[in-house]
Amino acid sequence: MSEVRPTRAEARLLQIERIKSTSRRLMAEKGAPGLSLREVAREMGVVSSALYRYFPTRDDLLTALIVDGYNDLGDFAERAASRVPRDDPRRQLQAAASAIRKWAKSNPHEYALLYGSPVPGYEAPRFTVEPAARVALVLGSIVTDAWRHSNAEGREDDNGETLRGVLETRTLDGVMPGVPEPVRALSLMMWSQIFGCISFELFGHYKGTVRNANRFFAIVVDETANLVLPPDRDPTRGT
Amino acid sequence: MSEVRPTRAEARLLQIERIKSTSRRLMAEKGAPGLSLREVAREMGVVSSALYRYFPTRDDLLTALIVDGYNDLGDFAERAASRVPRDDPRRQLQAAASAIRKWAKSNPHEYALLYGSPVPGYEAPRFTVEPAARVALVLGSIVTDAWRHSNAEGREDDNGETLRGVLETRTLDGVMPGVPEPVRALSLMMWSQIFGCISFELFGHYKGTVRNANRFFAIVVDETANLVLPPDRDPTRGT
DNA sequence: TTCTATGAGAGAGCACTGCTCTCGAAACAG
DNA sequence: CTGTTTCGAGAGCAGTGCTCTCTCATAGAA
Repeated sequence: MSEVRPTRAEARLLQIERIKSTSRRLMAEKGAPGLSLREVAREMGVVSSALYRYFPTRDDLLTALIVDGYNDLGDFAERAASRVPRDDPRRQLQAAASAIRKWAKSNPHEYALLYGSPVPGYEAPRFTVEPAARVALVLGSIVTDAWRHSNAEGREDDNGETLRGVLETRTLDGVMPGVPEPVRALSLMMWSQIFGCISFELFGHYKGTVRNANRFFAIVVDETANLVLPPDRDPTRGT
Repeated sequence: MSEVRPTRAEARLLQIERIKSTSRRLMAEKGAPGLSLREVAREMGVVSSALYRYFPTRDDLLTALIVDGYNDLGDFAERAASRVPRDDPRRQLQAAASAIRKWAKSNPHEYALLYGSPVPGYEAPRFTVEPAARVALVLGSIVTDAWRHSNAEGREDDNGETLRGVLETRTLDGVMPGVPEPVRALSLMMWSQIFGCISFELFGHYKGTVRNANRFFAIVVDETANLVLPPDRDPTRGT
């Protein structure tokens, strides 16, 4: 019996996890901005001041939830993409994008916390950017792989040289090596397109114009895939 | 002197306007979620309960601000587009999109109120959808005009018939008459692309990947314009 | 094993919030 | 002039984030 009793450090981590999970539960019911420390404490059968032993401020708790959210979403998208054969980047993109959307619809309040308006005066701490980048990395890797396995050249049209200084080339060299600069730009465009669509759907802006959001989203992803994937070697497809 | 004294009804409208403007001012400083009725009242030299004569609840005040915001943004985009000759839809789209972005960057908190996460459990009332639609209408009209003045046919490719039931055709018949269904879908895609980009920029998601947001945005708009505008009659441009 | 420093929860309290109610005075309509 | 409506003031309620102090169990050093 003395073996199962957790040490102090273990108990601390366990309590932190309990706080986060009941916070997530309450957030799912009432939304992130309405999350109340006192209610979390009440729900845990503990007094509110006790929570300050673990999170010095409400924002810190929210930050922890944000980091978890990014990681959860990143995992989910990663797994979805990995279930599709690597030689079909189009389907990989579809799978990743659908996974993102599915996650968003299953955790709307958490999604809003990640991709909705940031809290006023809330500056995302340094350590949130790495987990935040994971989803983007999934999309970027698919595009990068597709270009690596193709010997196509990038489009030689308008934005060939006009892209100088537009992107953070140093970062993108590490994330999307060997991908032509215009394709990188289009990939970032795809990234914001996917999240723009999901946000519009979730936040109600499509009401009255889009009837079948499932199929609309699939069309959008397919259309942006045309922009970022290397020209198909199958001659039945155009440009 | 008795002439300049406003009647009761006038005074009421004036007071409503004063409440909204000081709310906007405070919101610009501290953000929408942090907007406090009591602080508004304090700022106006009035006791907080007095405000409830004009707005029965905080959400009602926010709704009024939202409606004003949509109208303001709609006006702004409309005027920007109308300053460009109608025979240049590409530049019209650029102008409208740039105006939207400019407005967003000048009124970030108001933008977040319109396009960020909706307040928890806050359902946008009926009368907000019409002002909300105005911006979309500006973009839609440009595309519609472009197709009207061109005798091009819509692309005859994949999403020719697969679009049945995806969009709210009844609404779009009124808003984008005579435009092929795939182009309508692509226009909605452009719509969310533009706002997706702006939100990503404003909410900090581009940090580390996009260096020159101005030029990146211009490229994105140009790229989506390629999708929605009828094929150029200029034979130097391909399909 | 004993002693002590540490970590954890309880509880009171502060300043703030949205919102309700009542009351008196002013402005309006008849 | 009279009665009704409208407005602002003020007190008050329940809730919030957060701080501070007190108590107590316990983990680690002696």
